[in-house]
Amino acid sequence: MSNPSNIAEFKSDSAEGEAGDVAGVAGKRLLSFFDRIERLEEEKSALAEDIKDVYAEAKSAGFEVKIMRRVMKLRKMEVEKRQEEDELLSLYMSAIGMV
Amino acid sequence: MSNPSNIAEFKSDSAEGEAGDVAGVAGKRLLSFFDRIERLEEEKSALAEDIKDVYAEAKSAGFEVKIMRRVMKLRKMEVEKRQEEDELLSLYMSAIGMV
Amino acid sequence: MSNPSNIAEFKSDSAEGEAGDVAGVAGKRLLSFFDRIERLEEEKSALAEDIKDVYAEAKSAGFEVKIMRRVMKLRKMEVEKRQEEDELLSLYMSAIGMV
Amino acid sequence: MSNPSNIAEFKSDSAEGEAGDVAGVAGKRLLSFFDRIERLEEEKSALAEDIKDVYAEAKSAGFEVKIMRRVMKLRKMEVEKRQEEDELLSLYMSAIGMV
DNA sequence: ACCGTGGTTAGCTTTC
DNA sequence: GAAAGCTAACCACGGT
Repeated sequence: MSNPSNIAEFKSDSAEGEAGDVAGVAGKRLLSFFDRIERLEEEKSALAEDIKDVYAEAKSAGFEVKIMRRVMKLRKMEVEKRQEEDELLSLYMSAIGMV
Repeated sequence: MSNPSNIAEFKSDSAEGEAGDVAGVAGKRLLSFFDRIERLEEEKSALAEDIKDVYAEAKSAGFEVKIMRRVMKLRKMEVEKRQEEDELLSLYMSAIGMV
Repeated sequence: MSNPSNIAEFKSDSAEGEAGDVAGVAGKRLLSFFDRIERLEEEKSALAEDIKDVYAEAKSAGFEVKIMRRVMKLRKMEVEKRQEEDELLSLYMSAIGMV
Repeated sequence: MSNPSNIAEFKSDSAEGEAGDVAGVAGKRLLSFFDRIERLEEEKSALAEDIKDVYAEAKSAGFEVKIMRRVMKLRKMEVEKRQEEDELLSLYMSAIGMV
């Protein structure tokens, strides 16, 4: 079985290849989803690699990766906290009719 | 820089802004790393969102997300297995001197 | 026990030793868990040692540990891939009502 | 290729199956190592499972797994610390001739 | 003796 | 709210 994912076999056992074949059409649709997802995940992995590279570069510049990760975590928490606060503020504003 | 940690520079708040200011320069460098990482992580998160969206779209097209995730996982495992096989082969080759 | 944490019991140092003492009973139960875990982890560490020993023995018999580890990894990946395939098949079967 | 690990093929391209065949003997030895390691790793995994089960049991008894893990870590550190101290003591003893 | 790599474990997110 | 899958931190091993 040369197809890397053996998926196609499960979709239809008859009438493959016809235009308008329900299973075939669904299969194409499904494959398209798979390809889109795979593509996106590859990009995501590539970004993860890039991030690792930046940390590596920082490390070779003499910084401590472990601590840098902590800092990034804090930064993120602060951003989220800020967002929370903004949402809370909006809530108050609308509560008192300040649109 | 022989000191394993560049933390010390952050304790110095004097003499900032001068050209050649060691702490300031290191700090700028570090900030630049942080910004790059933050940017990359934002893109990564965006991609994760995109992936979720595709699954949602597939779901509303009548496909089962649970199965789709399994398929994607299997696809990934197949790719990794192949890579591992290639690496092992390379390792053998170099081990027996076939460069 | 509705309190999400059983920590509170340990702050109580009064009335210990009585039959039916809530804190004491929970404490005994907890200690029993700890002991069981500790025992299991010791056995696990012993096995890790054994594995190291086998690699060492293989090395002194002239085999390359690095390659051997790769082989073991590949073996493991193959087993996992097969399991994943089986699970995916089961999922398909139940999805199309073939129980 | 039906052999799950494709290893055998790399060991000898000739004269397989003879008693005293160097490559074949080495191969058998190697396979024996692999089997021993695999066996040990299975046992190790089984123990890891057991540990997980105990934590699950503790959880359903109302204890917090996260905290329990911390406690186990501390316990382990104490054991190791104690061992360190004992070794240091032995060192002192032998240093002052108290065998 | 240190560094880099790989494996293990814990925490987090997301799903059901 | 529990369970699972994913991600990131930690740790230990092997190589240099």
